[in-house]
Amino acid sequence: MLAAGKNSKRRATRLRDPEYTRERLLQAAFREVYRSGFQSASLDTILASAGVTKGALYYHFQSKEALGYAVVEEVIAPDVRGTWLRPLQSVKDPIDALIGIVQGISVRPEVVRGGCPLNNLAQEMSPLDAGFRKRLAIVFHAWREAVASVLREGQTQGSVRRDVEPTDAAGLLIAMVEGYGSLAKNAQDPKVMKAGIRNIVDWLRSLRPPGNRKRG
Amino acid sequence: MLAAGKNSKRRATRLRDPEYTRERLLQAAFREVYRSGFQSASLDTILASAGVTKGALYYHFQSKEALGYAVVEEVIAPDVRGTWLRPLQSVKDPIDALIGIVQGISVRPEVVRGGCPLNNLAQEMSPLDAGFRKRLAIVFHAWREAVASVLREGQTQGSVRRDVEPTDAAGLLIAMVEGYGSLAKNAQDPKVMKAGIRNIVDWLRSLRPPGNRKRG
DNA sequence: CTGCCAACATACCAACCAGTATGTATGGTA
DNA sequence: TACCATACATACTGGTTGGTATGTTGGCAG
Repeated sequence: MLAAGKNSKRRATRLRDPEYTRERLLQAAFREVYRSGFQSASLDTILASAGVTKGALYYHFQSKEALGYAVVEEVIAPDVRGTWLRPLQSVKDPIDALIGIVQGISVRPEVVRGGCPLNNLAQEMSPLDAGFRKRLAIVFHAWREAVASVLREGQTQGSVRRDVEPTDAAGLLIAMVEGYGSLAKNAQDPKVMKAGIRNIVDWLRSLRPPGNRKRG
Repeated sequence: MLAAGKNSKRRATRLRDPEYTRERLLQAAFREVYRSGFQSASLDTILASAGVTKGALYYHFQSKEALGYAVVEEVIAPDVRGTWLRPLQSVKDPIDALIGIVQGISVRPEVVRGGCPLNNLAQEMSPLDAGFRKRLAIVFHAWREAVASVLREGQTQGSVRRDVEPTDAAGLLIAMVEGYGSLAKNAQDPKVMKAGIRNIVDWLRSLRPPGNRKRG
């Protein structure tokens, strides 16, 4: 039936590899939810994007809701961990590290237009579904705690001002990142995000103790 | 047919007052869109909330999209003008005025849980519908310009630091407000918004020239 | 070779969606 | 009093939704 099955070697087993199918579903669901929101992302569109059928979906997930939860836990959360948590493990200068991450935020047009997947889902689903809300809150909390943690370390080693409240500052940083993300998404303009990144970086520099200021 | 029509005086004309019906539709649409997003707000729900029927809706608006556009222009935009633009007209101290507005942001649970109507719609519809995007961008632009304007005035009269770039600072303020709004909406917790307001106010105070600092 | 179960595919469903076609009451005008 | 446009109300439609019931296939145990 499948023409590709003729000359495929061991890769043919993928045609019946449940983990592979599950992963395809998760990625497709993420794409469509990212594009049009969870509620408006139809199962048929997700299935078409994944290249599987409804039977496969409901074999792996018991509902659309469950699929959405899995997207949060298995796609969005790992993405935040990779972008914010891992780079903050064992750094020498927290401010430098945070500046590096913020400057590494993508300003490609399609990313700016799509916004932050975490924030998108939180905005849409937090008031409507407690299951989404809790899972997203866990991600936000881990994010803030990771930032607050390096700021505390920076304070003990003298690279961060003592009068900074780490948790507050971490929350402010996240609010700035998400806020500028929203503005840039509405403007559909990478320039807005670039300007935002500059302002956030300036603010991050202001967290250094007086006299310890590096370049600028 | 209507029992209430018996003893109603001139108010009975409201039963056939097109402007009144239109306004009810706008308010109901705003409520439902605020509750569940534009795409997920069904016309039947809006109509039930407004207490009118589909015939009335399609007499006043040519489509659901047109109704949504009208909500932006006739409900959301005036709300932002009333909250941010009007209070900033002819103030003596811009920083004080901005602090006053920020501290006036509602922290009632239902408002925190619902988030900012402007940001909600922008997040949902900006990438999907240019008509929404443009109308919302106009509101954001007016908001930022109003803040930037008072900051410029403050600079000429000496109540705002000269090294502050008014447009940048205005954008940062809005990003903070919307960003904290998002975090508080996800947390479903007024405390998050209160903490955000304190941090924003602290940042606003830092815009004052050195030596001109009032209380704190 | 045979059964059997995991891993899907296909066909179908009631509910709901935005939108439309048509009916009707009302107040003003001639 | 007859007429008529305005301002709706009601009934209906084709298409889409998430979900289900049932059919089919591949690979491995025995």
